[in-house]
Amino acid sequence: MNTDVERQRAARIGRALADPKRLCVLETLAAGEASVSELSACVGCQVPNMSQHLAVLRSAGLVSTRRDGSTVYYRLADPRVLEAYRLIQGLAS
Amino acid sequence: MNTDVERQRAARIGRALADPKRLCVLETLAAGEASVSELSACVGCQVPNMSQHLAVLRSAGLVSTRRDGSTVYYRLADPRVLEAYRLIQGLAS
DNA sequence: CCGGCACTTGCGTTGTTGCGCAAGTGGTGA
DNA sequence: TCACCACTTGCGCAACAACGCAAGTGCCGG
Repeated sequence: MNTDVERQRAARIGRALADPKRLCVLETLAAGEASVSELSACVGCQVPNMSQHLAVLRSAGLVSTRRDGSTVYYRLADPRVLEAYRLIQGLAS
Repeated sequence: MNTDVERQRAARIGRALADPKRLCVLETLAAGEASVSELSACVGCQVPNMSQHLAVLRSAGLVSTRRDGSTVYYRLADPRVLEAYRLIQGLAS
């Protein structure tokens, strides 16, 4: 059996996976790192909104960042993130 | 690339995994089927509340039900549900 | 029938989330 | 230093979700 705190952390990951736009971000990042503006264009939302979604993914530990000059590049933090997403995709179909 | 509808369905699964109480339910069901009142006792909430959580899990396709007399038994709908949960657990720690 | 048990559904409240928009921060090149 | 670009943060609002409580449904034993 698990502790409540662990479940809460796992739930935060679940919440990060609970939005189509964020899933689209993960798909995009599966092909390699991308900047915030690239991601916002790909997903089809405004940059501030994308920044918020990325903050959710980051706080869940699913993505990490690299700064080059003034642009910030996001990438998947762990290969298992993609693995989990594919599993959920499989369950969805 | 995926369609928007597929992502939406995957997101609903993510949403179902986004609550500690529901994760607790999945853990409990990993050991075998259980009734609503058993689950509500195990999680520590009222029966109507548990019924709602179970409705979320059911609408996401993660659990299925069997009726025996007046009691309803819930079970995991697919072994991959547990697999996905364990993967997320691993990411959380 | 009828009372009772197991569960579901409806409703109102309260907290959370997604979004657009405006403002702030920080790096870069003129 | 100054304008500019990429990004983040704050704020207000509308939509949604979790919960407790009351009422409804469905299945039994008597």
